Amino acid sequence: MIKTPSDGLSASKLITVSAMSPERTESQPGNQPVGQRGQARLRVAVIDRDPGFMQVLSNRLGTLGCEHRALSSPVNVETLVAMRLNALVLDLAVIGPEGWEYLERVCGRLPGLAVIVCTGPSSVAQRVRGLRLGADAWMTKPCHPEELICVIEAAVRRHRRQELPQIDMAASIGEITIRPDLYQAYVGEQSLELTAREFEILQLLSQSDRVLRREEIYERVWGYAMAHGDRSVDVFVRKLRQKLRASSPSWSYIHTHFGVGYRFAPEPELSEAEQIGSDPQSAPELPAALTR
Amino acid sequence: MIKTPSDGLSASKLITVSAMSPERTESQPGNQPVGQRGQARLRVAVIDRDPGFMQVLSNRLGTLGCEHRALSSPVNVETLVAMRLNALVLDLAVIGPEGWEYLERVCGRLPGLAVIVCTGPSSVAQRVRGLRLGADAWMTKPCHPEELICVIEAAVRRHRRQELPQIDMAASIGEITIRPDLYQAYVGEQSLELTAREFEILQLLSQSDRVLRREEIYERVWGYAMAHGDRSVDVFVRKLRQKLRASSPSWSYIHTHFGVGYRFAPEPELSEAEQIGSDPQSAPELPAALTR
DNA sequence: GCGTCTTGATCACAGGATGTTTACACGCAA
DNA sequence: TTGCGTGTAAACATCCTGTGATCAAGACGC
Repeated sequence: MIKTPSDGLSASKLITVSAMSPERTESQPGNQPVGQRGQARLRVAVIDRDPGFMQVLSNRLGTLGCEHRALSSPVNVETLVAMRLNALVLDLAVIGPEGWEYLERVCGRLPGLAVIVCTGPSSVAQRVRGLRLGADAWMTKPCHPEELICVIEAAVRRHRRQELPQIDMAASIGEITIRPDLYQAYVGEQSLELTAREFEILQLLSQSDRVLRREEIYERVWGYAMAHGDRSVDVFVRKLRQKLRASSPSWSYIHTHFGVGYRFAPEPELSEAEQIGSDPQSAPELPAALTR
Repeated sequence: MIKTPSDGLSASKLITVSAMSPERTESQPGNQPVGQRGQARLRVAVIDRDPGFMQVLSNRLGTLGCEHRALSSPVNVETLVAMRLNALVLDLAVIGPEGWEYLERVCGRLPGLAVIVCTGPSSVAQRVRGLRLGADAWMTKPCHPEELICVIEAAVRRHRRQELPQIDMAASIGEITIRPDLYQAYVGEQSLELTAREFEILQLLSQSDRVLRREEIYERVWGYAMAHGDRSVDVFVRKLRQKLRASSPSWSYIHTHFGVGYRFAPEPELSEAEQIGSDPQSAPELPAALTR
């Protein structure tokens, strides 16, 4: 996939220093399980070349129950995307002259990734630059591994807040019922037959009572930044509407806000017949009036 | 180890801090168009006692368009809540022995608040403790103000998204209600049916208590400088007035300042009948008198 | 291994909504 | 009064979205 030969940064160069994952948790009380909150375990990658440092760090990360990966050279950004990381620790010195550009690309492509630059002595201007490019924190080596871990945790803590609180409870909205446990939505007993991605988008929309911009939807569902001009979200919204209409014809759920994005709100659809017969409360209940 | 950062970090590539500053306020990528994306101005509080430091920091924050507040002693946590802050910079030394407890209370009560501890020399254990208690970053004084600013920005950058409800609060002004979450304004429950751009302009105007020059409006909404002679702002103001008048006829909201720009201020409109019947104090409301 | 089916990504097109530009009328200040 | 800045309206250009179709990649059963 995706690897650009020109980079010379193929995945085959990845070196897994330690894969001591399964141990994890429940050792000492002082050990705060990082990947708690029922979330999946933290996935951390470290790009560095200092063997001693890596060793210590790996041990600590392993103890904390993080899945971690040590890389001795920068990897293709798309490879990073595929790794589905939560955090990245980066020594700019390893990357060389393109370090800044690399940092910018990574942060731009993965806005949800916690990026910690951990590098040797630097100037204020350098640190400022790194942070402006999107890094979440800057640690100066040599540093205590424990402190670095805490910085990682703090950065991830921030990022995680914006993730959806994983609610496994079924929710009924309008005529449909969303079943996160089954990754499916229903109207009564009838399944909407949503694909995985369709369901994720529906779930995201249904949990937000505001307009979501396409970029926001894309980023939260796909996990990385939306390319300019990408129409995927539109296409999925169309499919969703199609299936929703098929199963629940008298309701409309996903509303377009021109120039902004989409908003989820179940509203009874007024067919012509109903309109004629219905009460004259034609400036209806709040949510409907908010459609625009 | 700790190898000197290679060429990637060479001084030639660095943007000097001082050179950065002026650009930031003028235009260019660093400048977030305020009206767009529902971003409101940053609200920052600083608890510290170093007058010089505070002075410099205040200047920078002001230049960046942050609302900021300097506090020389710790304030009640609930007071902090009421301040609706985005970020808090804290010198633990100011608080004294119960600094840790204070930090914990603040972070616990305001998980969406970016907390930066900026204090004198400390041990690893102290920094670890601070970060574990919920701080987002730890800066050691003395530090460069610009770096601190960047750290604040980095911390807020992430927190911000989910904290939208606080920042994007609906606001009622005159008869209209502005709903950033829906990208729309209402009179009662009736939508004004603003387009995205119209809404952004209205929002920008409504957030400013002063006269805004056309160039200013254009730059903050469109995100780049206005071409000489461009009438777009005028046209949009007209459309806004039209829609405002249609939904809220007895108020006037957007006032022209000849030769300057526009100012937003809801004022009850005097119909002819009222004018005739009213007392001759016909240059009544102060704000109207300020029109020029 | 092979073909088939499902899923998701991408494209092109059309229609409509929106934003920009232009022209002219009006009003304010010198 | 003149000159310039502003209000108004409409024509025009552009962008945005809905839609259907196509294509590539993987899953699955044989």
